[in-house]
Amino acid sequence: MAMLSLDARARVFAALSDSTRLKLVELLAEEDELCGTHIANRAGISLALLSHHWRVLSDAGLVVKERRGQRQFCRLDREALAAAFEYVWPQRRLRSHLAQPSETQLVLE
Amino acid sequence: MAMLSLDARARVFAALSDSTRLKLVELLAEEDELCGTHIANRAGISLALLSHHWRVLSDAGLVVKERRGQRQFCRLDREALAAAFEYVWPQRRLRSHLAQPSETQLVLE
DNA sequence: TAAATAGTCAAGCGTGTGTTTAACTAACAT
DNA sequence: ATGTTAGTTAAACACACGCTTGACTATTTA
Repeated sequence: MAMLSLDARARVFAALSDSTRLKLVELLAEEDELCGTHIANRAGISLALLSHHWRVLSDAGLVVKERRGQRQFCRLDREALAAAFEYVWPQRRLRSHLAQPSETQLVLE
Repeated sequence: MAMLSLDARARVFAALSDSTRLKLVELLAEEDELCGTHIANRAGISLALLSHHWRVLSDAGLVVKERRGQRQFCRLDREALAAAFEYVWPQRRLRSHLAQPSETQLVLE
């Protein structure tokens, strides 16, 4: 798991703090990969606004973009999410010693 | 698990988006319960500033405060955190069907 | 009652952010 | 070359935010 500074963790949450961006992230969380125009249509926003928010998400390390032809495809970086969540969700660490060595298991509630 | 609107989820992440508040939350995540003066000392901020941030965290539903004598004790609401994380961390749902019925298990990576 | 501890509240300052509009670039098709 | 699709960028505006200061309230102690 990547180690993030306090500011970097705050930047991840800041990227999720706007309802428009949060919608984008939740779309990506469901769809695994989407191109820009497709995302903008589903979120109901202009391409200009998408581009702006894409940059914020990208600067936070939450998404990666890849150009293929004239389209750009975007996917969520779930590792970056997990790295930020780690610090504020300590159940994970508290109970992780119960897990088997081959894979990390979490027990929630 | 409580159901949160998109705006309510964004408000939770907005509460975590400032490095000062994130520090407060991370202190509470480790210590389980702390009084205001104690938190302010550990975070290195004034009581006035703590009070301001406390309100933001409280409005987001992330913390609960309880007055005991002249002190006010604060604890993190881990359910509220989990409710917001749920939507952007779909591995949880995707793989939860692998878990045994008695407890929910998460497999990460 | 007076004083100390524990916190709240409102005003003010500077800075940052979300959104729109309009002009610009990149890749492909005809 | 021309046009079309796909996205970027900069300017401008309104609003929100983090922080400080200073005055205020509430609870306990002397």
